[in-house]
Amino acid sequence: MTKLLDIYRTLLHALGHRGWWPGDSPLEVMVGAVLTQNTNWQNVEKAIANLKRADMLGACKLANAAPAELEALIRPAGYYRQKAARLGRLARWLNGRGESDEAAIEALRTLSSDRLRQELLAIKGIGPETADSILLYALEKPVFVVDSYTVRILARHGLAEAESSYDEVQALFQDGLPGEVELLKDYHAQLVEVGKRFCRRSRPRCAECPLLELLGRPILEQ
DNA sequence: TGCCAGGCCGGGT
DNA sequence: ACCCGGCATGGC
Repeated sequence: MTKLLDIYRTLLHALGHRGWWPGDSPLEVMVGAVLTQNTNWQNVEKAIANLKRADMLGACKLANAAPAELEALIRPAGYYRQKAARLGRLARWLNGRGESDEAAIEALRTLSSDRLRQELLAIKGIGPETADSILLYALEKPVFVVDSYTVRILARHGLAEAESSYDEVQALFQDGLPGEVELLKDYHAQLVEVGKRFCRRSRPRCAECPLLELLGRPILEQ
């Protein structure tokens, strides 16, 4: 079968390393993973900047924050009421696992991917993509992160059904790639970049897509 | 101006 | 088991 690695090599050559995930700490990555749900990263950056300025980017602070205060800080990221509650639940899950946030993260890293994923998915407001983003980018676990761009890119090239489930697409990549964290991190980042630049829902600029030569002209109308 | 963004949940069939 | 509306801000 093709070519998951060929696709990656093509993207890497065309776009260079993406350097994902942006963020100064694993906790910031986790927070960003929630804030970016169906939301432009640019808006997320504003919210994270607000949290930093207010010195609220800590598990204990987030866990005990007054909802209205948290909501005001993350407002630019949209869905701010839901996301404030989600951050609170995530922070409470993290809290008490170590003497510091760093220690808590280290404690989590010793647990298995399966167990962590199960626990994350049990938190209301954390679904498969958010959980896997946390596993891969905050906890360095070798899982593949699927997002809407991933499915759209595959579907437009006939490599998956547009209706494929998250788990199906994830299995496709995890079965076809070596489980190297750095590869999995950059691969997802590459797909997001391609999605943003060349595979939008409408008016795709697919003529400039670096995958055109390898995969052929995309099937639009989906 | 409208469409879209690095989803997820809950209620209704 | 699906399908769908709701959630919200800011940029192009």
